[in-house]
Amino acid sequence: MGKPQEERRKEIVQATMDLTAEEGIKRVTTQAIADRVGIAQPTVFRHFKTRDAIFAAVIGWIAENLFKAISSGFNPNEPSDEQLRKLIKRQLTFINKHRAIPKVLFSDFLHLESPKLKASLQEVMNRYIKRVTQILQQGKENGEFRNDLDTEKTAIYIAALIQGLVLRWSVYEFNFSLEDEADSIWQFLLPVLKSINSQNQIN
Amino acid sequence: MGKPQEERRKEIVQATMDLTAEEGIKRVTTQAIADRVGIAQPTVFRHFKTRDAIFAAVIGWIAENLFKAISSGFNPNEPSDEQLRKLIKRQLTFINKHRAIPKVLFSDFLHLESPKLKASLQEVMNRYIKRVTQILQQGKENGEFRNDLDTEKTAIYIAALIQGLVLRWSVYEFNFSLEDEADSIWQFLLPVLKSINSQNQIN
DNA sequence: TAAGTAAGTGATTACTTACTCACTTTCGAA
DNA sequence: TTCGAAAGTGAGTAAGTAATCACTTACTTA
Repeated sequence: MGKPQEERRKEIVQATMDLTAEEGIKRVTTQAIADRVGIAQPTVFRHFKTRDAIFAAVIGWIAENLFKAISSGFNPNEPSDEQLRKLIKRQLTFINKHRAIPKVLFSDFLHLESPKLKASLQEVMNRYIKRVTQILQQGKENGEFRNDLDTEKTAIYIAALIQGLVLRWSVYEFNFSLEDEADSIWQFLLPVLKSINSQNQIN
Repeated sequence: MGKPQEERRKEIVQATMDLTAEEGIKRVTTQAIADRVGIAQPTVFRHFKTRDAIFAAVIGWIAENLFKAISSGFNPNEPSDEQLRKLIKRQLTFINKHRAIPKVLFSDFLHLESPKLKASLQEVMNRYIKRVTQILQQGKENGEFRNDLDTEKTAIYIAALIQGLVLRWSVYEFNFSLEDEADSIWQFLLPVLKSINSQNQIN
């Protein structure tokens, strides 16, 4: 007999991610997955009911490991700005290692194909925003950040900035290191978080 | 006989955009397009050699009209910050009206399927960045913006922020008005562009 | 008004691909 | 050692879909 359920499932998920990174979702057929794992195509369906279920597992994997990555080495006693800087750095480092992420994120597949997947993506985003908002809030209370900071809006824009950069990374064939952008992003964000003069509005 | 070439092509492009907005790219079959236009499926191929060619035309339409939108009412004598503010506002207003844009932008279709389309997307992005960089440069020389502003990086991040927000808009089923975000984005960006104290770096 | 041409079509093809099924192999526990 | 169940498979099905083709219709113009 072959390998036990759990092991095979992981292999299939991993193979799917690898193929997605290389080829883009559309070309990841169940046949291709089977070939990569080294099993027959129908065997894939012993472990996942449908093709969509495989991608649901992929998204699950990404979500789980993304949060693991951005939470690793979290120290609540550190200054908020350091917490946030590290979070961004870790997130970019993680995504930089997994090109499947933008391919999955930017796929028409997710963008209507299956409402369940969409819902779970929304959940991941919500959770991320909440996390960043917390840090911002804490920093605001600390006095580290501007006291007129709109924490949630800011969190949303930080997330958007990163996601947009990931899109760019993908569109430009991964021709720059995401990880290396962390510092410049941080420089970009500093005035948003810390500037003292509450701003020459509109004018 | 039917309608003349040009008119039909426009109808097909329009129908494709409408369907894409409603259904996502994958479900936009040549049959669906034909039905929407009110012609037979093979007739579509009288006007476009392949299905990809239709989407190429869609991207062309988007690019053309996006630049028309962001350039409309451009006045070189206006202050740079006003120019940039209006550009962002107009861009968001335009995208807000065309839900097909995120569906096309965030499609695995583009993300490997056809290198030509990818190249043309890169070109649109380059052109956009160049435009924003110019405005930032001008504002920097004017003394309106920080004199230590990295204009190109900033332009890239502004573009990323907007694209990321468009992704969010799409993932959340268009449940907020993009256009209404323009002002808060501008508030978010102001400290980046104008802050005087050249920043409490890293610390 | 006749001819040439562009637009339009029904029928079909060629192909891809998720998924099923009946059957076999292998493992682990009793 | 036996036996039940889980993992595995070859062969096939069903459904969808881009693209082709031979043919028709109708508009334009000489």
